[in-house]
Amino acid sequence: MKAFLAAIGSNGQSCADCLVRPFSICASLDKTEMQEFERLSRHAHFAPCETVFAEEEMAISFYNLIEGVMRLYKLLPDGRRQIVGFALPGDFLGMTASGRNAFSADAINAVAVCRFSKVSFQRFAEDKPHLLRRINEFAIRELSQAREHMVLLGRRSAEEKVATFLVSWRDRLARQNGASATLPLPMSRQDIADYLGLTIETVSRTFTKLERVGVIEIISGGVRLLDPARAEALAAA
Amino acid sequence: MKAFLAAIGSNGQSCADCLVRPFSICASLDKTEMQEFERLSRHAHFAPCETVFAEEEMAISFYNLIEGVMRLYKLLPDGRRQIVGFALPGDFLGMTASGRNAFSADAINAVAVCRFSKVSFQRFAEDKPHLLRRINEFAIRELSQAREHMVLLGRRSAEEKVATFLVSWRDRLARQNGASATLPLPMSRQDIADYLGLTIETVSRTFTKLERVGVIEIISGGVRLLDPARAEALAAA
DNA sequence: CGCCGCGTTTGATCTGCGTCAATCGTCCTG
DNA sequence: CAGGACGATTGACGCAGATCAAACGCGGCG
Repeated sequence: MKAFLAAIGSNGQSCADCLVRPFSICASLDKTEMQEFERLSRHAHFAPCETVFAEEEMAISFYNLIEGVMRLYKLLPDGRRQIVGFALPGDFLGMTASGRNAFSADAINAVAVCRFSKVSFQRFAEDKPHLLRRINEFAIRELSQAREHMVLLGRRSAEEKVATFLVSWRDRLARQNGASATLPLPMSRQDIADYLGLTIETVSRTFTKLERVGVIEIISGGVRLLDPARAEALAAA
Repeated sequence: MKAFLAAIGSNGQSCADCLVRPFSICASLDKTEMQEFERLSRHAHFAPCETVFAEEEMAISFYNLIEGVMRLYKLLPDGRRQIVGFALPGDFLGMTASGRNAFSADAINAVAVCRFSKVSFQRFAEDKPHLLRRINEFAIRELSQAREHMVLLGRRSAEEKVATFLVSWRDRLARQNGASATLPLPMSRQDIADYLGLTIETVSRTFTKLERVGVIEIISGGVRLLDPARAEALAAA
């Protein structure tokens, strides 16, 4: 299962053999642009639970996630946490309106990123409308996900939340690895709870319930989707 | 109060005397671009509760809201509604990742918009990186609002939700009209409930409670913020 | 191998908010 | 001015999910 997730992404030294390129903003660059772009980037690695950047700190870099999974979250002053998304290989991080990060990001498992200084990135992107448009597309896609998630947080029951999470997580993984009934869940139950606006106990109980009715099987490090149709039905209604 | 809200925006015929221009994407255009741009746009008006566009229908236009307030929402198949935002004059609508609208939008009060066909808009924007960047900024600002709202929906109590809503609604209006303790609330209690992930009864009770403790006074068509500091405290914690 | 630590599961109980229902207030209209 | 329509408020009650607490299971390590 670990090997399965690790297979997404690339440890290749150069952009030329980067496995996530077709999913990343880099797909909009031609060969010579790519070579120039490559010189602006530095690879960085993060161990599980290490923080890549924190909310409110000055955002001086952009990141392309190339390997691993990250949690993106905001904290309330009293410690309540809302995870606003999980980042997968190909995702582009670091866009802000204010110059400061709008959320914190840390590694869930071993993570590798391409990091770019914002100033050099912006100089590079300045006269490349195709790159700007691609970045814009990414922002709009994230917006649409964010709004979908608002519906989930505001209007769905615990069971619907969990089912929706499993189905859309499967779909996201499928886009990179192809479909599979076996879903790795590298994040903890607490992470899932904070993503869905629930408590860890409710998430755990709901998993158990879904298992009891034969929709999923809980396995080490993830779940197996035994009855995807049922899961989708629970997610939709 | 109605006159107050109506004062935002402009019925001017031409972009030259458009009051919302500094708040809109148009602020990035110079005079000659503005003139060319003007020829692409058509004004349109909508009565209260009229639908401007609906989720899932093909999105063939962009809109600049120039007057009035709109509710932006998504529906679940069974009719549950989540309002994902309220649009104010200056807001730019119609960006989609898929070609179909990600949400529905209708007028809350009398609304005026500038409408652009996407094809002509895109042709116009093609070689104008400053406009693309401005649009990108708008998308990123909305993303940041969306994430803030996720925290509210997932992790805040009813009282915190209502207080946060009042404070941030005040701040948004203040950006255009200057600060005021008197808050027009053109949307219904049901709209507020669907925005905050609550029921209409809970919203009503919470308003009453906030009035009883002297934080607000409920007036026709809105509220008066008697104790902004208390309200902010309730919103933050 | 046995002990420990930590994430997860399960159980018992509580409560904030939803649900259902009645009443109120304001505006509109005949 | 009476009657009705509609949105907002208030009250009584129930429940989904939170809280509190205990037990489980598995991997790491002495």
